[in-house]
Amino acid sequence: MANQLNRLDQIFAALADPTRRAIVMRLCAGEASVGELADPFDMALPSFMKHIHVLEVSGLVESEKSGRVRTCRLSPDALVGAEDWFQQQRAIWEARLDRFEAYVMKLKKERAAKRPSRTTKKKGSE
Amino acid sequence: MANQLNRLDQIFAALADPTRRAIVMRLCAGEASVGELADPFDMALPSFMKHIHVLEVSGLVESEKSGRVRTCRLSPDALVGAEDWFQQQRAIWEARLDRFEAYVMKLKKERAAKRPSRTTKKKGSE
DNA sequence: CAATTGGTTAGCCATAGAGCTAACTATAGG
DNA sequence: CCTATAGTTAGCTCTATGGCTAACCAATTG
Repeated sequence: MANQLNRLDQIFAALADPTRRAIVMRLCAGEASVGELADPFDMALPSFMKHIHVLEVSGLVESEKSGRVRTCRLSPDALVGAEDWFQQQRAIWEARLDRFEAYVMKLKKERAAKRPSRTTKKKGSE
Repeated sequence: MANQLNRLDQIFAALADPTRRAIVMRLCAGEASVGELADPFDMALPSFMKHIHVLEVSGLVESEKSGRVRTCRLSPDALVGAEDWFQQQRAIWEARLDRFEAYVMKLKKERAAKRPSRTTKKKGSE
């Protein structure tokens, strides 16, 4: 219950760990078995498997077992989902910058029009 | 010592929490005081301040205090840095897809050239 | 079939994370 | 000067996370 966190939570949490980021980077270059993935890391296998599991739960990675080897691959949808979040924020941010710039422009024009000889009206916000 | 984690670790960890993501989203729309930021959240102030602190340490947010009010603003560099990570991964991923596509093309051509009348050689990897 | 290889399960431990209350500091306003 | 406002510090809980070992399948391979 109440444990159904947002998918973004899990994606970002997954990517917050350098080991897991390295795994994702590795998988960007193509699928690999658990053993191959684990090899570069100085870590006991069960610990490593936990990372794989976190990545799977987050939706970043999927895997399937054939014989006794489990092959992992990247599931790019989740990555793209997270990337989208950034782009949305950037869009909002840039819109704000535009508005701000427009505001500054307006101020400049007003300043050019009225000579600053009398008490200027107090500015509202921002 | 050894506690000098990668900046990406901290950025992703910061963004893994819905409260903090909401703060970042709010700040995309313009700077705000701690009180204003905290208002929508049903959380004690000290708890909330911890989130602000995490965001500051990650470099996503910066703040300054004037009088008794602390004003927070987004520091977009960190956001962009994280976004870059995604774009790099996507670039690698897409390069791989291209290579894979090229490989498939090559296979097709070879298949078209040699007639499959005799035992086809076993494929190596990928 | 026996031994190896490749993963998996179970369970332990230490630390970090997210929340709380209570008490404190420091400005702003009356 | 007194009080209310806006943060801040200190210190406590509880859970989640990241690591380990030991023991355990289940496919290969000799």
